[in-house]
Amino acid sequence: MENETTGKNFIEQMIDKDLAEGVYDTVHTRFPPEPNGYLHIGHAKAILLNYGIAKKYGGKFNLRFDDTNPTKEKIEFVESIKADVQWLGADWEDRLFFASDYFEQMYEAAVKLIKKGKAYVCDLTAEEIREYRGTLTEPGKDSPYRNRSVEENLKLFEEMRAGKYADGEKVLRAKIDMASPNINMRDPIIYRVAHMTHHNTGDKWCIYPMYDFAHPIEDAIEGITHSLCTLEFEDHRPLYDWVVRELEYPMPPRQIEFAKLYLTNVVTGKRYIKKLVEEGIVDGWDDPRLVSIAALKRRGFTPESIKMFVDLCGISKSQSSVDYAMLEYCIREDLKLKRPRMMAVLDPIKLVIDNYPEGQVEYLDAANNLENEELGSRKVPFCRELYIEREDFMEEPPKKYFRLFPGNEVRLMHAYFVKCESFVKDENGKVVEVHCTYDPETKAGSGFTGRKVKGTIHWVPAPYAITAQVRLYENIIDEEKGVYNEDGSLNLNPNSLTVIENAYLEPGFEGAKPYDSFQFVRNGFFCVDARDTTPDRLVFNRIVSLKSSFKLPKA
RNA sequence: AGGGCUAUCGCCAAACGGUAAGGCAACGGACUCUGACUCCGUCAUUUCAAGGUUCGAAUCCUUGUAGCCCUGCCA
Repeated sequence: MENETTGKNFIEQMIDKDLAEGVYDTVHTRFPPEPNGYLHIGHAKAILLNYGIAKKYGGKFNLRFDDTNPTKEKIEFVESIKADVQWLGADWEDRLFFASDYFEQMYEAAVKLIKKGKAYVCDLTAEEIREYRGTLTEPGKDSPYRNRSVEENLKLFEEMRAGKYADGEKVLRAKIDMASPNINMRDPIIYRVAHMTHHNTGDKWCIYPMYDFAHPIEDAIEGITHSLCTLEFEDHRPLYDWVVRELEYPMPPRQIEFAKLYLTNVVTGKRYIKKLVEEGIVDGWDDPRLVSIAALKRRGFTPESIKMFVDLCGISKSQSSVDYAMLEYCIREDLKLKRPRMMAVLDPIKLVIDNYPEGQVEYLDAANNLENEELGSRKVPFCRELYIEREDFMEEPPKKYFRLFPGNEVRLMHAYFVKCESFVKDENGKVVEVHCTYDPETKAGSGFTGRKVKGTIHWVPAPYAITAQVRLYENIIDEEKGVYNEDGSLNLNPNSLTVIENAYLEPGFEGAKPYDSFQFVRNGFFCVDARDTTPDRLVFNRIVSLKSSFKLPKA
């Protein structure tokens, strides 16, 4: 008998159990970002997890902005987050909500707690509250204001709302247990005074609910069944449960925690990304060296590849760091069949075909993708003078080098076999020109089987090639040393960005649009950059390299 | 009087008392109009450690060890 739970992650197993036991009869999830920054790859996991589960169980998925702290939030971030969630394909349909739209209900909920004797207004200062809270190993002690009467609390709380008190003067606290081993249960603050304009509610409120109080209410109001969040909120679950219980919601939501997604050798964490942006080390939140959603998009990652990546990573409760190679695998896997394979030469060296008539041009058929015929083909001009990649020629080849060297024959992709006859060096000993002869019999598609060559190299026709700027990105963090130095400072890789001003591309790129992705032969996947493209200049960002098992010996 | 959580291959991750899936990476080999792709093959006698229970343990018990989180009027 097959185990029905096999293949399901632990969250799905918990949901199955809830459904089977009739705890819930539907599944409703949400993604609740605070609009205080840009989303990154870690958020993609949460978005896709929540959306995926809702979809899998025929339930609903909400997008909700958890905007309960006006001091940190901006409308600018609301728009970017919406764009990113949409781009990832998580459809919230008509369920876009703001926690701030529930402020009235939250206020009523607080009043309800006060009336039940479960909340009180506290006059202690922030420092005093900290002292009274105790420490990790010592219990806290009761606030002197803990036993105010319901009437007094009601009056005070109303005055807080009316703006009678300055920021920090009074707070509303839940009355739970100052001796609890769980610090979150030591009479947590649930409302604070903040005279500040909120991006959504303006100046209507000067008191704002705290996350621990607001979040369960938001979930309950929206009918969320499974409130998925990250591991650091595990300690908050007793409080979450306390709130929904004391507020007597008929079908309280269940909080389930899962591990955050960490990636090796990249900067994750809003705090650090923010630092890089503010110090001008990167050129914005969408700098392709970052792993923000906007950056991954600009760099050319597809939503499908992100989805594949998140699926491959899996869901668990153990803190883990996924190998960056897994992300690269996903984009390669996604793009390899659906994007054209164009030829581009990043570091050119001239190749002259001595026996090819001067001035002659023929337009050769080149498949856009050899494995995907649906992508069709294009015509590439072929002539006497070409550019090839410098690394595709060696004067003295090491063993197992299959490309061009004196006397060796290779195939020019989509074209003919050429044999290297000689080469020219400049005064510094640098090879500047390679001379070959071609064999007309070996034209691509002619069915020639007379002999075989071990290597195939790419090229562009020198007179017709168009030039472009190509940017090669490396992880911004050094692979050897890790993300941070011992003193906590960021460990930046100075070679994280290489710009090639004059790369040569085969003709046909003129129509390329922002975010169009191509596979550049042997160089990996590239994408047209949206920010830097002007009519007379194309800028390509490398998404990821192709795997190559032949490495030139190091000098 | 600290509490909570987690430990399975280099990296993720299944396994839910019945004899260690899968993916990434790596390494062989075949194929090739990209040294890519594809295809074949190799890669945990053992699950943090030590005891115990059991016919049988990654799974249960005991005792340790390591890592992460918690003392915001942040989320």
